[in-house]
Amino acid sequence: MNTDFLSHLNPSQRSAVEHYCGPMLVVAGAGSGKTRALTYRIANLIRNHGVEPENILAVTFTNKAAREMRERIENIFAQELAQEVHGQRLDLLSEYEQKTMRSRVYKSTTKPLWMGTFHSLCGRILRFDINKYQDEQGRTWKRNFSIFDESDVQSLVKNIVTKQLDLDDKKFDPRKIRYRISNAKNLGLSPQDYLQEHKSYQGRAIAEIYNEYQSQLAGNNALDFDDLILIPVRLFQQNESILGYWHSQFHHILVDEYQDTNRIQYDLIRLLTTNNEPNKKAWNWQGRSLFVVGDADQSIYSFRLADFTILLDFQQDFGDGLPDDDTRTMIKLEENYRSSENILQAANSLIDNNTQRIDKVLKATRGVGEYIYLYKADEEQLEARFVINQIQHLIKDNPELNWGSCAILYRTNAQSRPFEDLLIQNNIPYNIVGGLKFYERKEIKEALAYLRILFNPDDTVSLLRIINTPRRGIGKTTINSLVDASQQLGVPLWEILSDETSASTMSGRAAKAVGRFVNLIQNAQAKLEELTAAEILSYVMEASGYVDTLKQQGTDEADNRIENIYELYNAVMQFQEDNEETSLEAFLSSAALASDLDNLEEGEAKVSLMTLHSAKGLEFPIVFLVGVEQGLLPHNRTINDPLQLEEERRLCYVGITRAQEQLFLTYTRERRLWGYREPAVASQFLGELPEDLISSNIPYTSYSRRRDEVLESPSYNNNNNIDWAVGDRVFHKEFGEGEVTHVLNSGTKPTLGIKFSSIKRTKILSQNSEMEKIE
DNA sequence: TATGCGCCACTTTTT
DNA sequence: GTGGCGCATA
Repeated sequence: MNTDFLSHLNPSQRSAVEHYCGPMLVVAGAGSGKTRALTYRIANLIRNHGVEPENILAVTFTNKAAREMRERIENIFAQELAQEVHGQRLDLLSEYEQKTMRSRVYKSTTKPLWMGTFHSLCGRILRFDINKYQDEQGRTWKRNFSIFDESDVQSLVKNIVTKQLDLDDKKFDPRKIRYRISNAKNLGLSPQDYLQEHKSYQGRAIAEIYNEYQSQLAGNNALDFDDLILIPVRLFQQNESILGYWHSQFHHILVDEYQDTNRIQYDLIRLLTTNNEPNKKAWNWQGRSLFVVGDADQSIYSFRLADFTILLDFQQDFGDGLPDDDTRTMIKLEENYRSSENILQAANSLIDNNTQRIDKVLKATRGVGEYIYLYKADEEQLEARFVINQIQHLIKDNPELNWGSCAILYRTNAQSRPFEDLLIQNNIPYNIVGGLKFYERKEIKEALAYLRILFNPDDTVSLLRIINTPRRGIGKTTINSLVDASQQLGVPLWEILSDETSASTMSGRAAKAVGRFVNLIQNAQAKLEELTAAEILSYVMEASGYVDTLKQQGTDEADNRIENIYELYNAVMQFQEDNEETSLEAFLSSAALASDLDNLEEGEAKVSLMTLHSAKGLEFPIVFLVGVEQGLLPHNRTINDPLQLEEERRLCYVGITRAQEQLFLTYTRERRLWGYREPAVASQFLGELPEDLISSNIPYTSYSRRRDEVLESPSYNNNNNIDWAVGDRVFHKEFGEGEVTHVLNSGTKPTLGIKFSSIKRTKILSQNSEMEKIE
């Protein structure tokens, strides 16, 4: 049995990876190699325990994480296959041979793995079994269901509140109601359950809205994100044999970011693991495991009901429940391989202020590193200017860095604007995550609406979106009478449209227009079997006149839309290639769950901009954590709630621990909010960082001294021509003689680690006039 | 039926 | 400061 690929793991990682059967909790601090533990463990199960890939269920937090893990596993096996087949390292083979190796591994090993987010995996399960589900009110769904995105769902709720139930949308804010419904689903509550728990006037109204909302989803044969998880759980609870099937499908279950699971996700995992057997002693772990990885200090999703006590309870729920020193069902990974010691110390000392946590200290394995730089800007434009300048200079002076080494992290999406503006002005390539997402653009939503009704004609929301787009003479009056008819008959709108007798109820002109539209859709539907998803898209975009109409407009905006349609086409092609899967169904499922993060390509030389939430799980050599102010981080809405404040602190902790080499923290004196200038105050979290790790002595500063000064080349410190080397002797005015132990050259001024005999320890100092080199 | 204007809420974080 | 929505108007 070959275990070479395990040789570069540390002992704790290795015991995590080699864990075979039974429950296991891996408490993995930031940067401690948890993704590596997960991927290697999967490889090890397949390779050394003969587990079939299709019997492994691995839950990741994002699609991107799933894709990366898949790639890593593919690599491990492709390497091996190359040795086996060619007796050579993979990278020494021709490009064609490398591709062949990878493709073979993909088919045999990584494709059959059940790996993805809770939502995508549950979506897959429902494509098999949703037709066997019926809710308490008898609502049912078919296997070609649509997945509604947040904006579809918002307008549904709004419509119910204002139009159907005629409630005051001031008192019943559709956004808040939608949030309540989502929360209810994440707790596993049906409309009836919700009513049981909320008997007030408001509670009854919300239960009614929720109930109507479910009916409309069912009427559209559609689900929202939360249903994707709720429905499998309900189905498993109500149908023993279906649960039994999936329980025996998944022998080994792995969950990443376990601290951010919520109640319903926990229920799902518990059901699949235990086959709904309540008696812990009766669980059969033979050939089976539950392996979860997480870090309570990085729990940052309580707003979507993530509950890190689920992680804290793992030992009682599934494990042996023994104290930390004796347990055989928990492993701690505390060695950090990511960040310099200064950064880790800052992170440790910040998170120590939280009361809700297991005590854990990240141990550094890398050098001390540089100071953490703290910068106060006059206002947000200058904050951005500072950051962009630092980036430019860092890249210029350090050949090992490129634009992709740098990330700008912030609390709210709205903070990205000034950074983007300057990046564009300076021709710096960048990638922004969040904001207006590709799949939320009007033309993309419309193109997808066409595809969705081909696959699921009951999807009336999509149907209405495009029934008269581009304009084809089906006006409001016509639509209204058709919708009325469908509601009276309790039949999907499409059935009314496509029913020949309904033509007689319309005016001749309207009937003709509707007839042409129905033909268009039916012709496309007839091609579903023979054409690939990409071909269908281009067929529909042409046959409907969608692209032609845009072309005729000739405006920049229209051109832009056409480009986006082509980009969508490319995305479909890419999807088909990556997944060796050309069905429309597969593409639609993936598009509905695609997130902006998925576009973030690793290895691209672009500056990354994103929120702290999006940055979870990522790492960058240089990190700028910006807007570290009271009101932003911690956010205004959390300041009065101690528990929420602790979550903000964890968020800050996540931000700090993304940095490998260098961390910059910035805040402003004054910030523009809704057009008003407001004074800003430094975040309370800054006061919780050890002062001796932080320097305001910024490497490149000359440009920002005066507000109106234009961006220009920096003035370099003339004192930087000393070549420092480890072992040099130093005389320092305060500490006396010492020896240089570390030299770090990423700024203009070297940062030195110096061991002073007077104080018997190493101090980290930026080179300054206080010190002299002794020749 | 299409356009244009004015009002409002918007900024917590996301699968 | 701005985008979406609803209403009024041609």
